[in-house]
Amino acid sequence: MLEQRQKQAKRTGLPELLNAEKGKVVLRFAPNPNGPLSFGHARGIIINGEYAKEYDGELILRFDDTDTSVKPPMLEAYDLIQKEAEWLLGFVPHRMVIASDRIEHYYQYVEQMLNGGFGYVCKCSAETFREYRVSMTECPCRAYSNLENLELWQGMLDGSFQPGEAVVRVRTDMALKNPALRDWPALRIQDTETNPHPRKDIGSRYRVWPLLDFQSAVEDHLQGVTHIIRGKDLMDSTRKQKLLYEHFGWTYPETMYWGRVKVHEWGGFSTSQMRKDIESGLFEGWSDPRLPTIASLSGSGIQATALRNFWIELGVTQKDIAVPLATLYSHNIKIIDDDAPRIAFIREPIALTLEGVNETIVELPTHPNTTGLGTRKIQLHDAVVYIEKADLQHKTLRLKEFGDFDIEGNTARFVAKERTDKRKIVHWTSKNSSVDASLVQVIDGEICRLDGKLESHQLAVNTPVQIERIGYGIISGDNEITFTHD
RNA sequence: GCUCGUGUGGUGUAGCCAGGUCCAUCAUUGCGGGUUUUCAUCCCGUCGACCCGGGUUCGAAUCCCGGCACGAGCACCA
Repeated sequence: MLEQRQKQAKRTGLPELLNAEKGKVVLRFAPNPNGPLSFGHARGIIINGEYAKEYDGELILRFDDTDTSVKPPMLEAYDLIQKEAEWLLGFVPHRMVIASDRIEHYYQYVEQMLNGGFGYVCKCSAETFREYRVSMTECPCRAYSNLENLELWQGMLDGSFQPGEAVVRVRTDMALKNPALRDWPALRIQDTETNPHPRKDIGSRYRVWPLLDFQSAVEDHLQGVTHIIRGKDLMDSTRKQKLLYEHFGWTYPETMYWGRVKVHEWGGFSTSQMRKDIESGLFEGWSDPRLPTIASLSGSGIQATALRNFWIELGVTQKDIAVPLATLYSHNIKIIDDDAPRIAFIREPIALTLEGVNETIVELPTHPNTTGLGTRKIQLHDAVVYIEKADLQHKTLRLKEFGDFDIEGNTARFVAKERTDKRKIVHWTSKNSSVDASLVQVIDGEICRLDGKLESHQLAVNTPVQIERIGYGIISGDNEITFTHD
């Protein structure tokens, strides 16, 4: 593979992984199951998943559910996330790990750390230690012997300490330039009697829980993770974990980071905040179309492939960026347009009686360019059609794929089959071939259900469609269609 | 404050490590036009950028130094 250096040629796809051998790459995506996946999570799962695919490697879906009080896990999220992950990836993650199932493993490494003297039990309060950290002072607890540490550790396990009274720290160096790395905390005590873990098997079984940096570091090693790709907010995590790896004599995986992404139209959302807002009734649920969740996006017609293309295009740069939704929409249109059946939805329908029409059925193409999608047959036995009120301002109209008509009051007099002039072309449907339905759309932060007449169809729920002269949408119920985007 | 990171058109992105072939790629958006029995799709055209200042060099978006701006971490959250 003597690839010539090509300048000015757009590199396509994701950049190459460093030190990656095809077939031996192990990546992971590790969400906190304190809610279902949101837009930002999609980046993590898609980028890691794409690399796993590209390198014939493995992707681990890991639930980092080690906090029971600040961001407590949500029981339903475990299943939801697995389904959403599969939807986003287009394949099932190769392995699944739940941190709360692995506490005993983490304990083994704590003991190893204490025995090795590179960790210690610290009885200082968080505030006291903060002062030590700022002033680069060694904490007195650093002086405990390995034996004392092991005893204190037992004390943490058996309930001799209350939450906040003792933590296990990784011994680094209080003189480290980066304050974040100084003797960082590895495990703490949680009151799991008051705040049990939501998983039945776990519940109140453990009092001592690892913190992210310890849990993640040990688990990455146990799973043989070779590459970690995550947000740059976790850069200091990498540095902390590298110090631990050095203590254990392990080799740290290759790392890559991406910057912060904001979507102009959404502003700031956090899983915890959404959870509160849903519980307080501000939103209808996790799939509320106003929320930036995967459930919301898929429910309103965004395709997984569009999301994949979108995130792959953004790549893994460390820049903090703000993207407009238009970019995602444009990807979505590319995915769906060729196969999206055209369908009529009449807003503020006005019934017109046809005059001078003999046929009882009109056949129009399901898709103007994709003839393979066949035709739609509109029944006209009652000779009544619906058009939008707004179109009534014109007294001469062309009903699309039907004919030219002159409008007088509530009658539409047939003029000609072919075009006779440049009169406006409008979409329409008939009384016989339509149903009462709603168009669900978010307007100015409100969910609007606009009643109207929807052309009868046999399309399955979740079929993306193009709503003539309105935009793209998705069949979201028997008599409901949800607007996706223009 | 300390630590770390990032600065390419309106928005993203390629190029930067290995300096010239870069009057800078591609996409998206805007604008203009074309096709079209949808205000869709598609096609064509067009506007538009290397944070600033020095330095090295025949030559700098690319290397060096210094500014500035923005962001993140410094949680017994993930």
